[in-house]
Amino acid sequence: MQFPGLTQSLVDMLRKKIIIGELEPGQKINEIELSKSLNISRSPLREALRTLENERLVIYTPRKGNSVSNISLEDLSEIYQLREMIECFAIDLLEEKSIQTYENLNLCIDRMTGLEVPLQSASPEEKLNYVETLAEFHLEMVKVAGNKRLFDSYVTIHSNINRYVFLYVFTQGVFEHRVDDHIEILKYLKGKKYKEARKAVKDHIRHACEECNNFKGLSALI
Amino acid sequence: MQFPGLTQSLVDMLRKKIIIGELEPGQKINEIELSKSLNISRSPLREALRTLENERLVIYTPRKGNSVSNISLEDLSEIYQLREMIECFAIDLLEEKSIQTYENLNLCIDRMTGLEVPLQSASPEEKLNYVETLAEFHLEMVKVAGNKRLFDSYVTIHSNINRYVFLYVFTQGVFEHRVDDHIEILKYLKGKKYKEARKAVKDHIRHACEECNNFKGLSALI
DNA sequence: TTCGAATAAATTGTCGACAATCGACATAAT
DNA sequence: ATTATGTCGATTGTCGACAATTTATTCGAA
Repeated sequence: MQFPGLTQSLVDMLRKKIIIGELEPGQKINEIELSKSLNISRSPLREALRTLENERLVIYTPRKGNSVSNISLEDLSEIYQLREMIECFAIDLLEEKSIQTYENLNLCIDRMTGLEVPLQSASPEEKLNYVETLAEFHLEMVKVAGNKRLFDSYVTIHSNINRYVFLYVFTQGVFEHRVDDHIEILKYLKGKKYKEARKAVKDHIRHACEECNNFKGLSALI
Repeated sequence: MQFPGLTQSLVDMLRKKIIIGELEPGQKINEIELSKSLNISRSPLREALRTLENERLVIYTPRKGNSVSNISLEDLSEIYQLREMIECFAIDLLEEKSIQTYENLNLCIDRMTGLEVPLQSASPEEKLNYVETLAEFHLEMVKVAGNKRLFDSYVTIHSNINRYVFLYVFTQGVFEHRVDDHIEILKYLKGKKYKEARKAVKDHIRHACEECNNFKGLSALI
């Protein structure tokens, strides 16, 4: 293993493993064991864990070690609350700035439209790609809003959202696409109908949240 | 140095040094030099830097190293935007939950009331304590709101706010207390006049932001 | 048998050393 | 004079080892 940024690639790798559940919620992370299995030393691993800790994907207790964070309906609810707030505020900023360039959002919708729900037999990478493509539009919208700190906050909860959606989609089996929601939101943004855009975003997110809340299997999975 | 959590205490120590400007904006952080001056090795230092990086107090570039993040009026503006949003949303949550227990907020106001602007000759610790006590009320309000993710986001920008305020207070010389603002906000919260509370918070934050924006000396300090 | 203390094993915390990489300066070719 | 190349010193990246601490196990006494 000798390529630029071992620590950073470890962060990406472990984040993926946590989102797809290869590292399970609550699972203890043994530094020696994990570093040996990856043929690396503990130093870059420990640094990567500090980053994941700040993303709340890993819980660290001094002298006890690291473990994959648990997931709960309460946490999911708080995340969706925050998400709704951030995205609505992003639209406030778009309104202030009267931004016109929504090309990236168009691309996101294009990618989303051509997307098929992966088979149950699909690889974890394909499944993860599916979930990430679904979320891309929202991430991009907050980015275009231009407040870097706001974007930071969104990125922090983004991995967690994907983690829940991944779990939901691939245990429940289905997840309503609602591509039209995004098309509608973008239409409102382009037409400078920001109030309607905010409402559409709220409805969209609340729908997603409700769907996840119906996820009775969750408690059985923790 | 042998006490629980060297890395964590390093984070606290370095955060303070950055806020009070002992580590200056833009300054390069030499790992060897710094670790030697603290009589520790580079491992815990590097882990601490990862955490500070996620707080945006430190900028890290692979193979180039770490440096103290710069400060700018643009960044300050984004931070205050986000702060206003978070605190207003916190009040939304307080309204939903109809929370009654505002004892900690009372204590914050008590501490704030008894506070005197430290002399220019005061120690950095005293000065930092002053700035932190000013901000305590707001931090506590978001905490009481109960959404842990929201609180996370606020904590992340909290250090940065303190950094700017510290710089402002102790280069400009004065900073309007506005203790009454906080008393008013708390009064509205207790009286369940949430709409008025939100307005008071907005006014308070915008006032603080405007004051900082008048900070012509900032550009000379970077 | 069960509880608790002593001991052993496993795990995290810290360290110093070496390897890989970058930047600056000097030197050489155009 | 300017650009390209090579070398050296300094800094970051990674590693393996040891110290400190926690957790598991053993053994003995009630």
